[in-house]
Amino acid sequence: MASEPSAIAEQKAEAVDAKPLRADARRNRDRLVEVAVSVFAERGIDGSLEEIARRAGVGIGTLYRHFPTREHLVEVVYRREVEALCAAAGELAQKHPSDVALEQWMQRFVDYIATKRGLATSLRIVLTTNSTLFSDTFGRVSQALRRLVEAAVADGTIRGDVDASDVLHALGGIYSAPDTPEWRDRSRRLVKLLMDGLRFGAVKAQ
Amino acid sequence: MASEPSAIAEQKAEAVDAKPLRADARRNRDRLVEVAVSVFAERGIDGSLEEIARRAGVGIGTLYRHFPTREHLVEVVYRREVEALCAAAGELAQKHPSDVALEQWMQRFVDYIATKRGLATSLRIVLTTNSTLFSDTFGRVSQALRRLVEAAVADGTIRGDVDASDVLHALGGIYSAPDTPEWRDRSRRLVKLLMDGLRFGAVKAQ
DNA sequence: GTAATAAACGGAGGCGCCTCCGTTTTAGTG
DNA sequence: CACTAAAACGGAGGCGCCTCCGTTTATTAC
Repeated sequence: MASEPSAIAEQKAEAVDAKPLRADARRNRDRLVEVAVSVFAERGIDGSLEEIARRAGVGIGTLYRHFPTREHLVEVVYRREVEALCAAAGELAQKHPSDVALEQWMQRFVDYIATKRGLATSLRIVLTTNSTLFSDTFGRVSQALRRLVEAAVADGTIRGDVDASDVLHALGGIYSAPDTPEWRDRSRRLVKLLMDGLRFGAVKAQ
Repeated sequence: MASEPSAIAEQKAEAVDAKPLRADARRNRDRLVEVAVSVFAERGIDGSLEEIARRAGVGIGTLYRHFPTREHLVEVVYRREVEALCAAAGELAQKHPSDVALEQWMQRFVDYIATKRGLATSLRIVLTTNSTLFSDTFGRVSQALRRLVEAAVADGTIRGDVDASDVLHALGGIYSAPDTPEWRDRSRRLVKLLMDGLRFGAVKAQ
């Protein structure tokens, strides 16, 4: 899901600081990341690296050459997913009216966080160890949100007296809420509620 | 080092919530903790559990029965060390004039932090995962410090217009300072400086 | 095409983690 | 003491981590 836009971004990012990989190396690397996404999704962030190598059809040595530590691999996977989430903002904005785009993106945000819930502890380690990663992520996500909010404000589908950071604040509650079984449903409701509030008093009558 | 006072405290703490261990079990458990202290000190918090078991002269199974996860063992070791640090406050207070006791305790605090420096990341994980541990520690350490400060203020060996939380604040800088090679020396100097400031303007002339 | 060489591959091997379960020890009871 | 049940022991075994190095492959030069 959603691999093309991030692939482009990755290419760009790598071109900056590294020599081009040999064809086979590039192929294997991509393969590994792809497989890692599913393995981490299935088994959590502690999923076996040997399984990842096996499923990708490469030796464990190859995995370690590309990603010297588990954290390296986790970081790449994580960045790729954040990238996909942000890219989705652009796509949604093209296909839907701007208020709908905003709402759908927030629901997607909830889904995204949901998959990260179980991994909370391990992810927190990676995120605190690597503070660049944290701030990059935060920056990208809030930029994506800002565009959606501003577009919706601009064409009057949501009220004008809020800005992106208000909305981010509201979403922040979702992130820090306790990890209960009902979390996901509650969060979905919360997003709807938030949207109702945002639509209420919009310039354009619905 | 400094095992008796904490042993007493441990006994008390355990009596509260657990049945007494069989003699051999108690012996092995104590042994394991003792060895774990040195192994963690030598090899860091990632030191091999099998080595700990080996050095303690027990099977790996025994270690795991007593401490189901590495974190359990780390927690016990950590609590014991904090306990020792706090107990030292009482001992120093008996053997030295109260300002000297305070100074020496702070130097010891620096030594203690120094051994934790390398373990920062792993320890942070344990401390954020287990917030009770964090607040317990904080509480105990600040209580120990409070007693020393209050005694020194009371008998006029340090000035009267400061309290324990001021001093703790000053020490806080030590804790959060970056982990450079000169860290330890700088911290020692900082403690001396702090003491000079505290002695300056004390009621009793030195 | 072929040769040369730098790059990449992959898996064996050594070590640590953790579980499981047959064996041993302890603490009660008569 | 002797016996017994409960508790504790310990290490074999299965799995994952990671390194190291002999083998294979892509690329470059001719």
